[in-house]
Amino acid sequence: MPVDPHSHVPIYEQIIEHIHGRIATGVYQPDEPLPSIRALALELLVNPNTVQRAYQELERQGLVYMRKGLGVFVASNGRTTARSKSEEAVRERFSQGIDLGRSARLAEQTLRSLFNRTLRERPSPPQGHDRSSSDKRASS
Amino acid sequence: MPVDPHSHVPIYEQIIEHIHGRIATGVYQPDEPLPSIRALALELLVNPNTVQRAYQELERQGLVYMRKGLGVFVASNGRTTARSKSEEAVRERFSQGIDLGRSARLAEQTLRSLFNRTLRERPSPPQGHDRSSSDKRASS
DNA sequence: TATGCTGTATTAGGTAGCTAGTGCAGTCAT
DNA sequence: ATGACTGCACTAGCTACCTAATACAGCATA
Repeated sequence: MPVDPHSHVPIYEQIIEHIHGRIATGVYQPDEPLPSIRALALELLVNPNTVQRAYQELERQGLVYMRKGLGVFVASNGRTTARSKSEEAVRERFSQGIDLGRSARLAEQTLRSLFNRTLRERPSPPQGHDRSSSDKRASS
Repeated sequence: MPVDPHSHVPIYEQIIEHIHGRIATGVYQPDEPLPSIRALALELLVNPNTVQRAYQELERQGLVYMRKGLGVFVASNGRTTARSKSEEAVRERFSQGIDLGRSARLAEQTLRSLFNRTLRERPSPPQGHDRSSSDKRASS
């Protein structure tokens, strides 16, 4: 898992995003154990508390659950809620963009055009199928 | 001009957004003087440096120009560049949203649908015509 | 029951960013 | 030239936030 300690976005948020994506796309399956706090901390060369903070936020969002002495696991409906959270986040960005456009009195047409152009410039990559094409465990 | 000192978004950014909007929508006309740093600072009950920081950023963006001893004025092509900056900002948000959707493997169709729904929920308000319908000077 | 794993809690250090205080410098009118 | 306005520059304090250090508590297995 790639983490940039010099990024302006905090490490714990980078971890959240990464795990969130893995759950949303089915790389991590329900009730499957995630890397332990210490293990991941060791891999990323950060303090365990930083990893814990990420996991706690993911637990608060209902994507994982933590059991003392046992580990961290993907919630049974983790994938569903992860996708739902993603949609929510997407809509939030779209809303911000639209509001910005509104306050500059950009026409409806202009907004649609800007969106379509942006969408066109960011083609979706060729899709593998779930985790079968990915690594089997927390490797990278 | 409304400014919330308790907001998580910095005061100087709130000022930037506000002025930016006024220029983009033509409320402030080219070469028209903006409120002086001290005057605006007095009105908003903040330190002059905070206002200055906002104005400096606006100058860097090419929306205004500052003349020592004279004041701050709207750049001649201010409205154009303001609208262009707005479009850029809008596209930035759209990009973020799209990227988020991509990383969750949301379908193209889903993205479009989310956008359209969001657009529908945020109707553009009935439009007045430029500044004639607004206040004539920096009043609020 | 002892060892080694797991998550949890509390505290403290460090840093980046925002805001404020104060003084300098240019322009114009009287 | 003096006063009153303008923008500019430097410094310092403060606050919020992230990260780290360290110690505590539960679970499983030999």
